[in-house]
Amino acid sequence: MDTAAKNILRKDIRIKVNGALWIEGDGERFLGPGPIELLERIGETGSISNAAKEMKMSYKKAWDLINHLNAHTAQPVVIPHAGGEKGGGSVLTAAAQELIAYHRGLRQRFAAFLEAETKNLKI
Amino acid sequence: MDTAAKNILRKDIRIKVNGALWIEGDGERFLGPGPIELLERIGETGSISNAAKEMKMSYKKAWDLINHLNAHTAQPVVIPHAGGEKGGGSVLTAAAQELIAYHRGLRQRFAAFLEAETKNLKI
DNA sequence: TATCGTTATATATTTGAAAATATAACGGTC
DNA sequence: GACCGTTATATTTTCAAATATATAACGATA
Repeated sequence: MDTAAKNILRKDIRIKVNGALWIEGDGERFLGPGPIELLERIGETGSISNAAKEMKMSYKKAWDLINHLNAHTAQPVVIPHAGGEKGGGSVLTAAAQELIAYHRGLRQRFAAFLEAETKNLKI
Repeated sequence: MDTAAKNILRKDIRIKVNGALWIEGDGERFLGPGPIELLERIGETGSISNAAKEMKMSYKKAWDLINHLNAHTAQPVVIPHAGGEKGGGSVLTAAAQELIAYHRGLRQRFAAFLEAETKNLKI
């Protein structure tokens, strides 16, 4: 087994392999950590507006993300209700739940990959 | 084997799992695709300035990247020569060559991960 | 029907990152 | 010693992305 560190990187700081993952449709990324967290918070708070506030993101950006996501799914991920009690809100569809569940698994596999690479960082 | 697509994502566009990888020191990223390509081009062209031109990057940004890299390595990755024939230039150190070689392997493993995830994208 | 907070959308403003520009020192070559 | 093109650094300018702001429609409730 190759266990010899090559002393290229500094050893007095915590070195780590890290990264980001997303899903693209025709080269255009539409699903990453941001949209997924947004979906989760829409599910929790019941509205795009509150979810955006929690993430300190402008409503416009949140709405754009959702819209962009909807454009890449076979069914919408969010059903909006403008007006009504409390002004309205939005609810997640089953498609959104599937995306969240899938992304959880993907995240775990990626985390394992990163951890393995960090552990084997002999340089 | 789970082979059932769930028909969540559109099937009329090419869906792909993609991502980015980098190395952090104390949470600060200092080595990703950009710096590595820059190193390679410094090796090819013999100067930071020409390498930056090739990558359509400002000299300042290139210099900052190299400086930042040097701050996270035990030995410098580039030896600069200001003045002299042709005005000077910069040469890569052995440390830089090691980083390039290591990153090549890392890139390949990551590409394999992404390909596997894309292939198993049943959603 | 007036009120409320939301969705939906357009426009204006801010801001932060990148590039552009400027300047000086360097050291071989002629 | 004048001339290069490079390194090194500071300052200014540009530009795109994000935010902020404004406005209207919506629909249950009171």
